Amino acid sequence: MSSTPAFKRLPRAVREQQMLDAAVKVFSRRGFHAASMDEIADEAGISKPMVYAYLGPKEELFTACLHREGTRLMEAIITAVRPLPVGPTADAAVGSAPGDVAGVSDEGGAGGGRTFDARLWCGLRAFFRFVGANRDAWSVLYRQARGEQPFAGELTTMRARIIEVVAGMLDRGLVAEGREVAGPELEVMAYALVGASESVADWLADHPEADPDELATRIMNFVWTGAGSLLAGHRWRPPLNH
Amino acid sequence: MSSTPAFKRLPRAVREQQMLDAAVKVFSRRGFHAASMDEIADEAGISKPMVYAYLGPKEELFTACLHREGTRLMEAIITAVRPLPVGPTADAAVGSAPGDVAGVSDEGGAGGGRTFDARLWCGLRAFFRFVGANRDAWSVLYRQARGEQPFAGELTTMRARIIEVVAGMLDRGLVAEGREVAGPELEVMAYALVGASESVADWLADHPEADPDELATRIMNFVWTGAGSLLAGHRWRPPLNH
Amino acid sequence: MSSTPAFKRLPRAVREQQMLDAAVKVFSRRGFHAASMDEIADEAGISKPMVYAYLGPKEELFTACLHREGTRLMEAIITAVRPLPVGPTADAAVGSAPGDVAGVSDEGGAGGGRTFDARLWCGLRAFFRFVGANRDAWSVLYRQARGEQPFAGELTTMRARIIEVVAGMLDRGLVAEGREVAGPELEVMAYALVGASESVADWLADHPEADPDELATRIMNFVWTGAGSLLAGHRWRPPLNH
Amino acid sequence: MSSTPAFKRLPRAVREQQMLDAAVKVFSRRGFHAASMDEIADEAGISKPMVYAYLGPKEELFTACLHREGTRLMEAIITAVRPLPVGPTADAAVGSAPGDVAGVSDEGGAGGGRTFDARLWCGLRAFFRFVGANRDAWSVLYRQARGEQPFAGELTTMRARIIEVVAGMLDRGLVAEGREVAGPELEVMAYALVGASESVADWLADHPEADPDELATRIMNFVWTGAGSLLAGHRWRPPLNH
DNA sequence: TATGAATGAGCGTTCATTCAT
DNA sequence: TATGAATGAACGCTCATTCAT
Repeated sequence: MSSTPAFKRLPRAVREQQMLDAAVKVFSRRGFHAASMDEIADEAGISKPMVYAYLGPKEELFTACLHREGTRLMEAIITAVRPLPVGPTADAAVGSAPGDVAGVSDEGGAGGGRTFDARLWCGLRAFFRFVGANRDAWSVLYRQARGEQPFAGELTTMRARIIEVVAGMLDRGLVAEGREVAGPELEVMAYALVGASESVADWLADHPEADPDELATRIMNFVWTGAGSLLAGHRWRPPLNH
Repeated sequence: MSSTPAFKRLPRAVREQQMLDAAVKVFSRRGFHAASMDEIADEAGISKPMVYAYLGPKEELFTACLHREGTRLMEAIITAVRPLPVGPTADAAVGSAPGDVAGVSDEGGAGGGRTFDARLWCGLRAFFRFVGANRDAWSVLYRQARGEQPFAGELTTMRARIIEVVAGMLDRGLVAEGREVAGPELEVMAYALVGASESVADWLADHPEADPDELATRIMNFVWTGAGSLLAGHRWRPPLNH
Repeated sequence: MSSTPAFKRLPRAVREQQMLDAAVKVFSRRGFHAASMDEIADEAGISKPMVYAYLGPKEELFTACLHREGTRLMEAIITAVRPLPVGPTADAAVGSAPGDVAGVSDEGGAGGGRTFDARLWCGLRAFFRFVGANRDAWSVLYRQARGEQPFAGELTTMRARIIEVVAGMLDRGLVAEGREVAGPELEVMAYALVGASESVADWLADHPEADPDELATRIMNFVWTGAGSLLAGHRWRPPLNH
Repeated sequence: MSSTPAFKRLPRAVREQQMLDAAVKVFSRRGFHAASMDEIADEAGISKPMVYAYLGPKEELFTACLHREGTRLMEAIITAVRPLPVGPTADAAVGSAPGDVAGVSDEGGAGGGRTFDARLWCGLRAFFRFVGANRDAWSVLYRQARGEQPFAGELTTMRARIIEVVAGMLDRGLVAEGREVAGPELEVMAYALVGASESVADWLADHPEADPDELATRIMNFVWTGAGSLLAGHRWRPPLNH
């Protein structure tokens, strides 16, 4: 029995969320194989047959977890990255750093008037915030799902969407600069950026005391400025009004 | 039975290597839990009791795999990164890119006369080459071990050593520049660099046709030059005589 | 499948008794180590996982058997030995033998008016009857549990309780006689008495045709009268109305 | 490896004794099933195939242990019980206790001039001394072999010989008295006597500090005098010159 | 809707025993 | 004589999954 009083006869939708919550917790704690359906049902405060009735066998259950948490993460990031929809004055103050490294404005595209680097930073920040607030979800997505072939596809798809978004952002940044880069090179850049972020996020999941926003800034500095420039003392700074 | 003719009565040392080879293959194929001792013994071309007699129960066997492959990887990298021991003329031509981005020479330190960025690039190249040539090992180290708590420690230790090496390199690079950076910031940089490399390496493991050396260069470009400068058209180029 | 029709979906309490019955049978037949959980489940007419679900792993199962049978045996004896609760006339005829050997009355103590030797004999009789009627239980308690260290404690405890009861009886007998005996000597006497009974009981377990009541009388004769007096032709005789 | 330096190439007979020593130790420590041939070979300081070559498979090895230790015990007892071979004066002083309970002389039979009770006591004393000095052997004989059906026969045979000896002694005692007792009754008496002794011996095996000779006297008192007479204050005392 | 009862199938581990040297 | 190398066979235990109520 979980802590919840477990009122009987809850509507299906509610029960399903309870189960998914429990499943994510247990999968993150044990890993896919070591997690037992018994423990999950127990954690959810219901009996095993209910789990099967609502969410199917173990693989489907895990997939459902992946789906829900993956979608949440993606939406958090995409929402944060989306160009501001409204008037150009709203974020006039959002600019790149004082002067060390120039931001790239992607104005004129579909988006609002934010500079490209500011949008990137917002995405990173949203990502780290999500991981900081949902460690279990991150653990399931990043640590557990990776090792299990049956879910590799699912994961790869989600990752591909992220890569695509990032690569798209980079591309539009280049276009705004009047420059062009070959697709594959862009893709590797995106991979590297995403990988760096994931790695630091994973570290964050084990260090609850760390500040997600600060990590976002540090990563941004590294990724945007580059090790070489960093060594030379250059710094990127987050926009002020965020 | 494996394809090997399986000559009977081999000495212990040989059989142990056979077993470890088989174990790495199977663990990478199935994951820790889904891998069965039967399949491993089968793949090694011997009976299960021998596996237990020589390498102990499943957890110890996995740990042994981790150890062997982790050590191989680490040695490959560290050897590549080590400053050249001999005469200064040997790598006179090893320089940073023509002019876009200046390399940082760590000459005068303990090491030989290679510039800092060249050494970093050598390390990356060694890393990607290893992953390209030992996909199974990489899969075990990076994808499987991560999800299983019992081995998190082992992994974290190895990772920490890499991070330390990288952070050390960065630090010496900074010192050579006459600059100084706080420890934590250095650490996050190292994390990001390692994470980016791992992520791309993982992609490499699924794309056998990719060229490790080229990936190393791309990562180096990204990591060294930074996304911002990259967008501005700056490029880092590998030294010639490698 | 056992001979029982094995109605499905029995309540837990019933199934547990079935399992214990089967376990006692198999343990007695094979011994602790040689008994397999498969055979036990089979004998009980259910599947192995049920055994584990209800009664735990092998050691716990064996302990449960020990507990149940030990308790049954102890209760049989203690009930039989307990002084009659009611009127003194009830067993007026219960006396020791005609005259050969005087019985010792423990009247005036807490108990009813039975003589001490009569109570001892009742205990012995109950013991032999139990063994005669539950050979498997006896085998488990006496032959199997003894050799296995993990259960030595359990057994020793039960045995100690018996010894204590017997020693207490002897002691009260002595007190009634106005005599006193040192504790250790009493204890060895109790050990000897219990040991002699166990030994004969074990013989009984292998000779189903023997009459428990007769054995009780013989043992009583030996133990009460002593070899020396027996050789001299003295006899103890059971009270009539039992 | 055992503590012995294990000089190679020992003659077969010596090696066999080493093995049996080791086997008895391990069987007593673990029980028949839990003892592994590996541990036995290890304890003996030789390799497993040697054990098989010399003493056969596990069951035969255990039987050999049983045989050796059983024979030792039997010989110790029988030697002690054997009527003194020579002149009647030798043990003139060997008499029964001062006067409480009369000893029964079996003079005139095949034996020397010892009284019957003295011989019984000598046997008991030899028995307890053996158990006190060979706890492992006792454990194997009494605790381990009993539970394992394959050896029940072996054990029963040995026990039968003891019973026979004891019953024979009792019988000769009766004959000397001019009395006669039915076979079955005699047998039960012998069983009881042997059982009482075994039980106390088992207690002795767990209490190394106890004095075997004292235990023998106590048992003798109980068995000879009987509980009833004991309660009445009668005592049997060992002859003086032993 | 909700669950206690039940199981097929499989895995990790061990051990007595033998072969080849 | 003596042993390292090797295995067939079994056993304890667990788990995902389903049935009957």
